[in-house]
Amino acid sequence: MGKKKFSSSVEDYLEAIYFLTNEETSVKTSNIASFLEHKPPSVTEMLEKLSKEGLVKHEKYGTVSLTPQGLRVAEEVGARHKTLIIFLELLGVDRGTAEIDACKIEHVLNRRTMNRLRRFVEFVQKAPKKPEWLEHYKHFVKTGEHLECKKKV
Amino acid sequence: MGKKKFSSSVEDYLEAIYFLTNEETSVKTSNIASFLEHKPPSVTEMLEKLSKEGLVKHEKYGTVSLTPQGLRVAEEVGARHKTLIIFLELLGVDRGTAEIDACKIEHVLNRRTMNRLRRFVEFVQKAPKKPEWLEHYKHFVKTGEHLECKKKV
DNA sequence: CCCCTAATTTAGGCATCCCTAAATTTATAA
DNA sequence: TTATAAATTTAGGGATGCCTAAATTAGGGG
Repeated sequence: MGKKKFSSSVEDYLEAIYFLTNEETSVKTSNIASFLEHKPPSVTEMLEKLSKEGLVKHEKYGTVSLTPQGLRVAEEVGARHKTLIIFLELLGVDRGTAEIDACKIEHVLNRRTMNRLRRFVEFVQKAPKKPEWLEHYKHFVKTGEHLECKKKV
Repeated sequence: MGKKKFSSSVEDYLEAIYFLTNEETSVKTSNIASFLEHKPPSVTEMLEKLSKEGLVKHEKYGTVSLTPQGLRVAEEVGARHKTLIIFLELLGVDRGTAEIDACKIEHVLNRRTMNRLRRFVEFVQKAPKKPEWLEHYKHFVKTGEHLECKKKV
């Protein structure tokens, strides 16, 4: 019942295969290797492990695909990733840095924490009008000043 | 000039020693082991490594202390930790979960990202009056509703 | 002072996950 | 069709960081 816990590395591989499936006509060892910036033998090794765990289908010298299980995990990780990216960008982190950091923390954050972040993103996105305080925050980041101080300094 | 990059594990040990220094009269292998929930031999091993790197002073069968270098690192990690705790709690993550997650991500977040989080915390803490939107956010977390919708639904 | 216990260290192992070099298989092109 | 190039896998290793079991050391009680 409880979801199985996978290593960061396993989640990275599944996420990569998921991504590549929607990009390339076929997913092969070499694609994954260059996407993850690993060497092909490392990929082969991991694919064997993922196969044994039933997360991936892979026949020797052939192509790679996700099993329904693997797909489920990949989609979940991908969703966490997306949420984190948006969240960090809301806070003013640039796209590149957000990408890097999202990749690192998407594997380790507690589900409850992820839920709060998701909520925060929704809170901003679903606001009836663009929230003022976000502008104030960005101003504060730049200047260290609070805008709503309309009195003296 | 550029700060050396330490592993999560190294940072954890330094942080633990720093914490224990301010709690216990003397810091020993066993303290660190129970604090980090590791076994003593693992601690001994790591202490030797930290000694070689000049981050810790440790004589066999004796007590442990941070070198100035080690102290610098520990304080920096501790500061990140504190920021993260406050940040996560602002978002409505409970203390316990915040602790767990802070420990995981304090080692990996980019400095630029940490700066934004720090700014965010300051933005809330230094606000002239307690920000309304934070209340709205908490309400939104509970109910999924935006409070400022004073019109129809 | 000596023994005994508790703390610490040493010795040896294991899991994860990455690598290089070499062997093998597949695919291409003449 | 066959030689050659490219991709993949196999074989063997290394770093990190944790573990258990056994040896060693330190410190307290008799």
